Amino acid sequence: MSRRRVTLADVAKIAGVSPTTASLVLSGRGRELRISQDVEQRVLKAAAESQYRPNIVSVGLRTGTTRTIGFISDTIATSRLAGDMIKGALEAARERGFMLFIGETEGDPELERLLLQAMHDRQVDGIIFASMYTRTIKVPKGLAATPAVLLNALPKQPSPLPSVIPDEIEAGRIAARALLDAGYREGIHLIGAGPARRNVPAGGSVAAVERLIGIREVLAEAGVKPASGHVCVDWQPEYGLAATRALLRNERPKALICFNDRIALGAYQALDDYGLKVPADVSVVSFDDHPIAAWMRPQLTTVALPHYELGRKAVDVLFTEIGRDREDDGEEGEVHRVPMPIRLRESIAPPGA
Amino acid sequence: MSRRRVTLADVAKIAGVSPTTASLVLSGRGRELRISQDVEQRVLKAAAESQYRPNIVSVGLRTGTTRTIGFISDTIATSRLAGDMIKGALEAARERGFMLFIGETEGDPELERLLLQAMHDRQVDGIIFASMYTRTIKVPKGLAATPAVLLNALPKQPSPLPSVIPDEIEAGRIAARALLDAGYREGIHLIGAGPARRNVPAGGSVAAVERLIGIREVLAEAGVKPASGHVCVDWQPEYGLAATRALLRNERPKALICFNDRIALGAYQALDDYGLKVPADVSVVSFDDHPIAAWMRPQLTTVALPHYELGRKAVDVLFTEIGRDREDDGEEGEVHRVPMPIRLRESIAPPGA
DNA sequence: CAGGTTTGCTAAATCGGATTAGCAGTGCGA
DNA sequence: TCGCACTGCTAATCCGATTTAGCAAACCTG
Repeated sequence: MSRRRVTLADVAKIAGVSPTTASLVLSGRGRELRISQDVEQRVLKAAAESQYRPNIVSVGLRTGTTRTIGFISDTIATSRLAGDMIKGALEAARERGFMLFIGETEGDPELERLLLQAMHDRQVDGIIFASMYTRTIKVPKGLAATPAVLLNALPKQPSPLPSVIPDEIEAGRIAARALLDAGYREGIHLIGAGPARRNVPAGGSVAAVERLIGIREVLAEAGVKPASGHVCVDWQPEYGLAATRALLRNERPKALICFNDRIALGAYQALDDYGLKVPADVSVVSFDDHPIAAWMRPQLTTVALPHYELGRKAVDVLFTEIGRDREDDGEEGEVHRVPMPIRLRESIAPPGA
Repeated sequence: MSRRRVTLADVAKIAGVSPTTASLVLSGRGRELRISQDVEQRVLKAAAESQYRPNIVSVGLRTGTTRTIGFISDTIATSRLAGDMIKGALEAARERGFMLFIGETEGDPELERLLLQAMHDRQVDGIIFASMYTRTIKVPKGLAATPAVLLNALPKQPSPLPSVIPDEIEAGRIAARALLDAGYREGIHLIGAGPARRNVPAGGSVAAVERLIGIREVLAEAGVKPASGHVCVDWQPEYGLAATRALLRNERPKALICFNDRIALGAYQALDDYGLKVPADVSVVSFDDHPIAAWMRPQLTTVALPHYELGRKAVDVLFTEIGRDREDDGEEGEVHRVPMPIRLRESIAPPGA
């Protein structure tokens, strides 16, 4: 049934030429090295008819390039979002004929080391080092041995590695603008972080800090102050529920900016408990575009994390790194920000609508 | 900065022996081939001190084994669940020193062919061919060229490939038993499929068919008939909502068996519309253990898809395939069923509680 | 003490390509 | 007719390991 793979030597034999010639023709260097049309055609024909495919392992040994990149992340299973990031990377890689190794560290530095080693042992051409939520990370030693890109992460210490992250500041601006555009000038409350810059949950989440900056900037420009802000220690529904309930005990908000969709889910529940309708009584805008955002009723308007695009972009940046001469010191440690698009759905309405 | 990798030749030189000897010692065949203790120690020391690591690409060329397996699926991004499957496979593979290539076909046969090719070009030791929801698939030609396993999928035509799937029939039994155990004997309605065996959505979903079989079996044993069944064309919240509303127009159900959690989400909304409380007025049990199941209020009792375990099991089975001699014709096309555990939460209460 | 065995190690081939150096054969000018 | 350039192809080496075949020295054994 199964037979040996066709090798270059087989093709050469069929075409009646040396393996050298066959290699030359198939690598497209035939013209340059003066192989005759006749021979070229014979080789091409032999290769096609025998369904020859070069053994990438062999090529890898000789040339040191395996057409493979490593994708290391802290967790892939935590959120569905991660999948889109991998998917974007996967497709961008495939378009260039590259495959992806994936690995998960669970945040364990030892595992991190092992995985990097395993990938280097397999001679990957480059590595994408990803975090599943945007944050600052300690760049592991040995990551710089091959071209590498930080995805959804920024280096804690200055580093020559480029990074690709969502443009969270602009996302904050967009969310705030959505409420301003709807006509809100007061009664805007923040659930998840704020109201002041320093009011962010611990843990180095970039999202909290940057979303808040963008929100505050746009509101300030319009002469608006957030009516209140509520830090959620963990951005889960139950914390959003608790924070919103606390708020509702004292106030009747006009609009909520929830720092992510899970918080918004909790906020919806709290508003429902108090008999308040979204968006008639309270408008809500959020971040992430988690799948539940489209399932919630009314559907949630949210500024989307562009996971798919992040994955693609990381591959693009990695390829420019691979293409770059070692030691050519172009722009180092460049940060690429990927725009976050707003998904306009049903949770914002003009005040008093 | 970066230096060449340490090779076996380097180690041999440091230890003052031939590469052959070094290879023998490091592959553990030193004893067998009568290498002296002294030389063995010298080689081991040299390897350790120089931090030698074998180049897997080279080994791959020589031995044809790359310590790598390919994981091909139709989609990875569709559901968070997929992540757990990959995670399980990843961990099981890592435990054996294997890495995973991943690829996505989007259900496109041409892409499927290309990916398979790309993996063979890279000399993978085996392939896991996965579907993101359990169904029957056409086994692609060329999959059998290396050891392979079907994950979450059954072959449409008889095939020698083993498969690993969740035990959906038993899951159906478990769900039905949960309601019987709570004391229900009537007013049990099915949302998503049923009531008769043939009432399943089109598309070859194994889940619908098998869950229904298990449910009907257990109910029948207890002398209970489902009060009604409602096929949902697509198992999304809006269909669950519509089906449950339709049901509520005519009846007051005691308990619902929803065929998955997204349908249950819709059912919750419909019950809420009619002012019915879960579980006081209506108990609900469901399948999948999608993340939203724990976020819904009250939290949903559901029979979990064991994605993580499925991934692990697939790797286990793949390794026995790899270990098997070609043509030893053991049990062929064996189907491995992974148990689905029930997550008891808040959506079931005794009748009239 | 010749002949056989055992011990302990190494030379060389191999995997499947890429690449460098170079070798015949032809044509052309002087 | 010799020398040189050019054309068109190939031999040989290399990448980094594994593996087979075998060699030299020491050790019996009768």
